[in-house]
Amino acid sequence: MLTAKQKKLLDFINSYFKENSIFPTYEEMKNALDIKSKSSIHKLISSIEERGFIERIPHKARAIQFKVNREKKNLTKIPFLGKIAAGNPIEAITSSFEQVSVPDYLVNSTHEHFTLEVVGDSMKDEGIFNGDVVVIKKSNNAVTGDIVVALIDENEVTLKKFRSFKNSIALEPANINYKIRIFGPERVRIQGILVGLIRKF
Amino acid sequence: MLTAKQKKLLDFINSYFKENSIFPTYEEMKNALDIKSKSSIHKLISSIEERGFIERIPHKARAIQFKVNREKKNLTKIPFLGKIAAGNPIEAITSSFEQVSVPDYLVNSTHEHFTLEVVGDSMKDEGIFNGDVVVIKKSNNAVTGDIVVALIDENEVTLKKFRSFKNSIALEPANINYKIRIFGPERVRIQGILVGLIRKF
DNA sequence: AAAATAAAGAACTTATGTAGAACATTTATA
DNA sequence: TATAAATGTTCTACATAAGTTCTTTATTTT
Repeated sequence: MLTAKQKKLLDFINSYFKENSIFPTYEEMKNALDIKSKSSIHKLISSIEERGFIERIPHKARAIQFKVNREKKNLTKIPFLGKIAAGNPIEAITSSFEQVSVPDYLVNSTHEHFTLEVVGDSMKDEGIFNGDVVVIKKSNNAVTGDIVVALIDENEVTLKKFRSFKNSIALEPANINYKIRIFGPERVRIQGILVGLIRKF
Repeated sequence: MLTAKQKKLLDFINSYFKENSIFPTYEEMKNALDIKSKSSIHKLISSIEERGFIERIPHKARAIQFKVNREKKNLTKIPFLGKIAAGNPIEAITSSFEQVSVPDYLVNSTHEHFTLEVVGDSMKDEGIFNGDVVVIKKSNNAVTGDIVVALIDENEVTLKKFRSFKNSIALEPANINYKIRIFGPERVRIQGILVGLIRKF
């Protein structure tokens, strides 16, 4: 995205700002990069601005600013639907007013998503721990290997690894202390597929 | 965004306000910055206002106000510093322009943060897997039990559980297949503490 | 070697900071 | 309420700092 020189200058601006809490003048940048002319800096700055990394107020001194919102938002708010615990039916997966921000690279604009807080350690060998927030993509079907939110007998919701057989569905925990459970297909309704996880330490 | 003088004045206003809970008069600012004329202060104040850092009520005494950015973002961008793998020194923890969005509830506005991609499974029993992105709060010290980014002998960076003894530091993996390593305090430099984790499935 | 690009240098324009005095407005108080 | 004191504003003037533009010179690329 940037040339070597541009990158070098941007790095300098960054470290200068970190140190001084103000932005450098062209003269200072010129000296820092060992360039002989302010006009060269001017050109570099212009191209960095053109590429959207900084903004300037023309003609003003030290009036550079890092650009924050480059096009994308990088953030999505999706509903938080509560806790998911083996044995507890979840409140119907519908609308909720509690929203959670998740980085947009965890979700997919073509699907609906929601989040749940994990209760219990039945998936710990997959690195899914009690208290983690999982990001779920809404879906009614899954393929073997997916980790899914499944509704069993219309009243129990659980997060498990999905395995599909001819006439049955297996929901596998990732913890030696829990048993694999096998159901007839009519007893299991897939609610969504795990696509992300957020943990706060 | 501000010039040196403007910054100096703004800093003074800030500290004055912290101490006195009211804003200074032009006369006080003039003396504080060792300037001879109120009109100079007036100009400085005007430019600071122009750049959006403060607001004034014209003609009123001490009627300065800090302008707040009221827009809540729920999201923070922090630098992504690359991969962290046992045995590989990380590129110096400095400026980087690769940024990652993380939900703001994972970070703390009073500290600097960065992210790393985890390589390897040495922390798998803590639910930290290969490929996970960890959010690290910059810090030079840790307490026993923290999961830290540690720099060993100035060249190897690793993510491990920190344990401090009288004359040594233990870095504990969370995986039976890896050994606890013990170092003299001078060999280990803490770079940050794990505060969050993001995983994409 | 020609063309394209980057850098340098000089000249120029605008911004910033300073000062002092006069003036206007607000606030305190006699 | 009238007046004084405090505070903020405007003006002029000047010096310096900073940013911009243009032309020339070097360097790199084709």
